[in-house]
Amino acid sequence: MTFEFSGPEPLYAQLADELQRRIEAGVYPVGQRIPSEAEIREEFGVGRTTTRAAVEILRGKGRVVTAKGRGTYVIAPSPAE
Amino acid sequence: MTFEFSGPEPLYAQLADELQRRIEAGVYPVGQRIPSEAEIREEFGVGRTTTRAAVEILRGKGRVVTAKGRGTYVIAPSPAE
Amino acid sequence: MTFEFSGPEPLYAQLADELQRRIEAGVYPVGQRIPSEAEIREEFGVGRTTTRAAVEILRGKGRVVTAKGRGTYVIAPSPAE
Amino acid sequence: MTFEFSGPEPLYAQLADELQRRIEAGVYPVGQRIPSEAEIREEFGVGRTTTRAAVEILRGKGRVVTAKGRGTYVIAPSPAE
DNA sequence: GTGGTCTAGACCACC
DNA sequence: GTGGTCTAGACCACT
Repeated sequence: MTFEFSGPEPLYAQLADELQRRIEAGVYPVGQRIPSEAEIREEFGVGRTTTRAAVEILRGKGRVVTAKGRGTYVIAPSPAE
Repeated sequence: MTFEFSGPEPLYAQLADELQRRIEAGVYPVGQRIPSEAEIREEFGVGRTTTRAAVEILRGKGRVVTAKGRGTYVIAPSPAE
Repeated sequence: MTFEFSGPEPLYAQLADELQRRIEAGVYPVGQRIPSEAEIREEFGVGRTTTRAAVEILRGKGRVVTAKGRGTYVIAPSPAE
Repeated sequence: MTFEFSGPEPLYAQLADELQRRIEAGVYPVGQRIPSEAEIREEFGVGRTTTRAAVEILRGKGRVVTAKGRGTYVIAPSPAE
């Protein structure tokens, strides 16, 4: 993996950016699940709070929806507007 | 079928509500069997645990009784008094 | 799939033979899970009793071990003897 | 560690037995915290549900009390009398 | 970073 | 072929 944290931006924001980049790139395809919180934590070496804050940003942007007990899924940017 | 899961309420609770609605509406008549857990799973697209949790709620409310190997039956609100 | 039931041998015995063939052929590798009862039922179009009887034969032959809630796994023929 | 799961007893029951054995042996001393659920999962290689079911048994037996966000603690067999 | 809740799906006992 | 039990693992609330 080539991603590295850097600069003054908060970790959770950098992480959110990286996750969104992967969504745009199709690494996490629309309709599919993104890695679980535990997997994200392991891959990026971050804590749970950071992970959740990053995912929360994507949720706020409408890029993912989260289903308790099942996972967080990528959705289309703005289906009908 | 017009039912859809939505909102933050757990799936099993929404499913229990829907099943109860059908009992009140007579879709599942008193004295009759409600669909098997396998049929509920298929119709609503949920897992076994969710199905059982929903039926368990109706059991707790005294709206159904379940007989191992035979099925789950609708009973009257105040059975015998 | 090319498998077909035929002849006077009981279904569950034919099914056990086919499953064992697949184990020998490495279709179900040692240490891996064989298909679930539901998957076997669907693929071969048989009932649960037939499925369970077939798997029970493999268990008796020591070709698989079954772990409740997790699945049935292929084990080595006779590790130490 | 020498502990191994074996036999037909459910994993969670075997795990509860092992944990209780360690409490009796003083490995987990009275008044101290037992390993977190994550640590138990890692050591015994089981899932979250199995871990929680095992600890729940000890809770039911009154051998431990659990404090949300802090951990699970060993208490004396007859706490205060 | 802990325990809490919820979901999916495996095999089992019984009718 | 029904409901019963057990296991794994997801996200959540809180310390």
